[in-house]
Order: sequence, then structure tokens, then C-alpha cells
Amino acid sequence: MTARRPTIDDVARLSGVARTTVSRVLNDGPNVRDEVRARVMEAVRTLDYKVNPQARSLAGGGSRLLGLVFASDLESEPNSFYHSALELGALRGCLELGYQLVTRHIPLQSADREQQVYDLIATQRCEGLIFTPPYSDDAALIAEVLRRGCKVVSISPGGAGRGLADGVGMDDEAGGYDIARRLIELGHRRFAFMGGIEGHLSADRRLDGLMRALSEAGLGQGDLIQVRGDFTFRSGVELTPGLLDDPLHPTALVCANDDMAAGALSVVHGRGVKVPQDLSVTGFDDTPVSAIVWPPLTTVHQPLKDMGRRAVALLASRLTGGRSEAEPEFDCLDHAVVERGTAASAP
Amino acid sequence: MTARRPTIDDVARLSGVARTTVSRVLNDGPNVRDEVRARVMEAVRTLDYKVNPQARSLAGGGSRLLGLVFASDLESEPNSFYHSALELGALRGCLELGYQLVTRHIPLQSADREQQVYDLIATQRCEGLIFTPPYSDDAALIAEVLRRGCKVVSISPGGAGRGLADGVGMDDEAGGYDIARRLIELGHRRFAFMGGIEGHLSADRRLDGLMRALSEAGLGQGDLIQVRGDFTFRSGVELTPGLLDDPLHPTALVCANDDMAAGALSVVHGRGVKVPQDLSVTGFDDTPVSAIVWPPLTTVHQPLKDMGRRAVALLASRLTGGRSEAEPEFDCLDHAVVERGTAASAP
DNA sequence: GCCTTTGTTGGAAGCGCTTCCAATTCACGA
DNA sequence: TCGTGAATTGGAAGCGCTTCCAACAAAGGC
Repeated sequence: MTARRPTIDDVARLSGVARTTVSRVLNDGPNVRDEVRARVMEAVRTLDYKVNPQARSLAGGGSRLLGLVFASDLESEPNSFYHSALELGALRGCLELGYQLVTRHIPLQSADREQQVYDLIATQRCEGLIFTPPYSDDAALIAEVLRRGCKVVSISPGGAGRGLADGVGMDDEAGGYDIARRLIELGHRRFAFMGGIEGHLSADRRLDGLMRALSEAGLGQGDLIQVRGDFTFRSGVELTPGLLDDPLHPTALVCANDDMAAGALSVVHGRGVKVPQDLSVTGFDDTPVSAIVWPPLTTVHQPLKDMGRRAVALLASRLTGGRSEAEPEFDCLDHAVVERGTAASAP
Repeated sequence: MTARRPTIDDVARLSGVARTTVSRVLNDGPNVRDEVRARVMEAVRTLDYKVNPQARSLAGGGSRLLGLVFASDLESEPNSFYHSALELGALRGCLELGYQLVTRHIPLQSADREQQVYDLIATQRCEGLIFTPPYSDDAALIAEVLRRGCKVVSISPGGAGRGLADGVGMDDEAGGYDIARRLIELGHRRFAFMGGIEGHLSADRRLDGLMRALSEAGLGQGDLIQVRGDFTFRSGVELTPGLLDDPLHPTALVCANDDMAAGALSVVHGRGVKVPQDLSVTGFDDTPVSAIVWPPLTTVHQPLKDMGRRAVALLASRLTGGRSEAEPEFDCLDHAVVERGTAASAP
């Protein structure tokens, strides 16, 4: 049998300090000399020591409970990938760090939605909350939650949410730029962009990135037509014919999410237009739909699971680490263009 | 401030026994008089006591680590809803019951796949493993894992996996029956069934259910045409034209999963056939695709998240409860027909 | 040069639970 | 009636960690 996992006392013994000091180092506590801190970290590395989250949470007191708040009505979309992926990531984080998680769907139209959030703090005793859009930009709500002593992380905050609390997201502008860049490399010169609803900031930023890539390639407004959809498959279906018939005759259609791209694909098929030979189509987010449609969709991967996990990590560092009063920080995660089958050389 | 949660000592005090005895009752231990057991349970109910999983796992020893084993290559389908939903459920269960989870994707084509599973036991020290199809029917593997003292739960076992170890799944036959029943109520009399690959047992059972509903309605083989796909969107696209052109002229197309139904929908659209006015189409599983296509897909909800959670609960009961040597048990979860927009009265 | 302040470290008590082991009770046969 | 083994119960140690508090050293302030 392999030896049991090392404990904090093993680390203490090896580094020649008391258990208390090791704990302090592990939790970014104050008042430890750099030399001692380094020695302890060295021992941690040597032993490959990992804290036992169960023990930590037992000893640490507090509820160790975090809340994940969605705006949508769970009844209406119980199997959304967006929700599942974020929660999955958050749960992974909680398991690693010894936290518990409650997930709450609070529809925007609930009259008492603020109250429901406050109940999460008062009744459930959540020590931290993760807000998803559009709660992540509700400045008044966030401020009040913070005032009540509960930590907050915003997922993909666009505007107001940014400076108030910690945030997690990706660089949407760069995502748009990258996918456009790829299409330009493939020889495309005439573009169509299917955006999201007015005011959805991250989708707008994706367009910004596309524009930047265009202008770098010496292209301009005249080489792009754009329309706004509402992120649904249906709006993709409805908007695509107009784009295909446009005198600009775009050879690449960039969509602000996968669902609209899937809608576009279905229309394009019906018209006998070949993808990607005649037309390249790209999505955004890399949800499971992108692998399901035919041809499989070239898209930009948004790291939803990592975002959930990082959100928990940020809350944890606020709650125990030295960051409890630090300036809000935005954690920008990597994205990646996922090449599947819908982007090819311009005809 | 609300009072803190009751502890085992509160229960002990209220029921007038020692902490040890309460622990025994809570863990289905032997040697407790029925009268005492009842008294303790009564106190538990009065105080609304819940065990603290962190404390239990700290005290209980053991790694408290479970493994979730998928057959697929994570690289090739990193964002599959099937995987996410099962893991999500398993994580929820682990958090509730104080277990840790490692998720491992071991492709079937790996030469050392068995070895990788055994490493999960030997090196990682997993106390229990959750196998998804087709590992869930690999009798030799399961037997060997059990022999090594590691508990096993099979997800949706079809054949061999059933008697060997505990299992979790849904009643696929009933699911097929229910959706067919609904279509018959809507007046449909001529059916098409798009099945899965040969030997995929749960998809075959869905067909069995369909057949039962047909015969109950006085219909027979002559009122049904069937084809086999491979569960992909693409196969839905390829097989649908043949079904539409069949002389039977079905008014309802029942698909063995959502992806194929989505493929069928896209073909049907292209042909100008109206769904659901001219043709009803149904899916199976209720993955996010079903809400994304247009019209949104009427389908059968498979409780993947609950399956993951139940799998963990079963392992937990094997590991601590009195069930450690009990007969294997199959936990059959509820399914439900989800009425969206693709099933309507027969034309 | 002595007293306070500030910074750094260790000792020890517990968090809520399981479990080993000892103590007590009970039922029976001798 | 007493002894014996089995059934039942309780005492107490300790899982791995955080944290309160005391101890001590270094650094200023008068």
C-alpha cells in the first residue's frame, strides 16, 4: 500500500516550523517572514502536499457556502448548456477548495428578485455569490450584496459590473478579431456579421474585433454587412436569406453565437449553397451544437467551465486569502478558435 | 443571527443517548435496539438535523474519492452535453455527501485502457467508480474492479452490466411507449422510427416501447417503417428523405435521440414540409439542441443530472451504509415527455 | 535605558464526526 | 443461583485543519 497523503504536520516538521505557521503560509496570512514562507513552500513542493478541504472547512468555521445566481427561468430552459457548463466549473472549484454550492435561478421578471438574492445571504448564509448576466451588471444589486458583507464575482460583466466586484470572462474583442483574422487568411474579402441584441456588450465587442481585423487588412465598412439577431436559432434562420441576397455577396458569415450560426447553416443548405466551398460560416462559444450541426461548425471556444471554476477561486481568495479588501480584479481567460468544418478558402 | 446548525451532540442530548449511538443509527450500524433507534430518528426529525459531510469524511478515514469514467476522447468532444450533465450531477452528489470526484476520459481504443482504470484504484485511491456506456456493460472489467475492492455503479447498463454491480438509468421502453402514446392520441396512425446503431440496447428498447403502443392501438408492423442511424445530426439528414418518400407516407417521425431529430428537421424544412402541421417529429434525451432547433423539439427528457447524482449516492451507500455486501440494485429514474413544438394533430 | 508598539512564531483548543475499546446489561443453560 | 457469551451502550481518541491567545524578538519613542 502506498503511504498516506502528507498532512500539514508533515510539512511543519520538514520545514521546521509550527503547524500554525504553515497554515498561515497556505492561507496567504500576514506576518510571516519571506524566508520562512519560502522554506514552507519548498516543503510543500517536496512532499507534494495538498490541503485537505474537508478538514479545512471543518476547522474554518463559517458556512463555506457559495451561491450561483442565474437570471433565467429554470423551467423554461432546464437543459441549457450555458448553465450546465458554468455550474459544472463552479462545482469543480468548490470540490477542490472545500466549499458548498447552491445554484439559484431567479427570473428577471420576479417582483421580489432582489429579496431572493438577499435571502441567499441571510437565510442560506452564503458567504459569496456568483452573478451571471445580466445580474453581473446590476450595480445597485451588487453594491447592496457587498454592503451586507457577502463577496461577489461577476461572470462576463460588460459595464457597471466591472469596477464594483471581481469578474471573470474572456476577451470578446480578441475572439472576434481572431476568427476574422483566420477568415482573411483564407482569402475572404466580403463579410457578413450577425450580431446580438442591442446592448449586449460582449456581442458588440466581438464585432469590434472583426472590424479591427478588417481594417488591418485594408478593408472597411463597405466590405461588411451587418444585422442584429437575438441569439436564437430562429433569428439565424430569419436573417440569413437577406444576407445571401445582398449585393455585396459575402463569402464569409460571422455569427455572434453558435445557435444563430446553426440557423444560418440550415437556410444555406436549403438553398443549395455549399458550406464551406461557396460560403464560410462561423459561430461563437463552442457549445455542443457546434459539433452537432453539419458540417461541424468552426467557432470560438469560450471557456465556460473554467469561468465557473475561476469564479469560485476568486471568491475563495476573497474569503480567506489576503485579498479580502483588495481592489476588484477582472480575470480574463483564454479563448481559442476551434477549426471544424465550416471555414475554408474563399471561392 | 440565526442559530447554528444542530450537531450530532444536540441529537444525542435530545434523545438521551451517547454520540456514538447516534452515529450508529445514522450509519445503519448494527446492535441498536429498535426503541433507541426510533428515539434517535425522532430527535433527528425534531431538530432537522443533517450530518456534516466534511466532518464525517474527516473522521471516517479513507480517500473518499470517486471516479467517473467516460469512454469518449475528451479532445474530440470536449463540450458534449451528455458528459457535462452526468458530471454535473455526480459533482452535486459528491458535494452533498462529502466525496471528491475525478473524471477520466479513457478512449476505447487505448491499448492500456484497463490499466488506466486500475490506476484510478491503485494510484489515485478511488473507493468507487462510475462507468458510463459502453464500459457499463464490460463485465470482465467490472468484475476485476470489484475484485480489487472498489465499488462500481453502471450508468444505463444494457446487458452484462446489470447483475454485476449497481446501476442507474431510465426505463427506455416506457419512454418510447410514452412518446408514441402521445402521438397516437394526436391521431397519428402511420409512423417512422429512426433508431440507433445495431446493438445499442437502450435505443432498441425505445423502439420496443413504440411497438407496444402501436399494437395497443390496433396498429402493426405495416404502419411503421424503420431505419437505423448512428445518433448523429448527419445521419438524420441522410435518412430522412427516404422516410419522406416512402409509400407509407408517415405522419409522425420518432427519432431515437435529439441530434438525429434535428437533422431530420433541417431536411424537412428544406423540402417545404411544415412541422408540425404536415409532419410531427420527436426526439429523445432532451439535450439543449432540442430547445435550439426550430420549431423546438418535442422529446423525452432523460434525467442525466439525476443519474449522475444517484450514481454517487449508490456508491456512498455501498461504502458506508449497510449495503456494502447487498445484492446489486438497479435504480430506475423517472423520465418525462417534454412537449415543445414538433408534435401536433395528424393532418 | 526602559516601556510600548509592531511583527513573528508557537501552543492548544476545538470544528463534527467515526471508531476502537471498555463497560454494562440481558438472556439462558447449568 | 451463578456464570457466560452476546447484544447493546458509552468514553475517549483523533481525523487535518484554523484560529485564539500567549510568548517572544525587534524596533522605536520618551
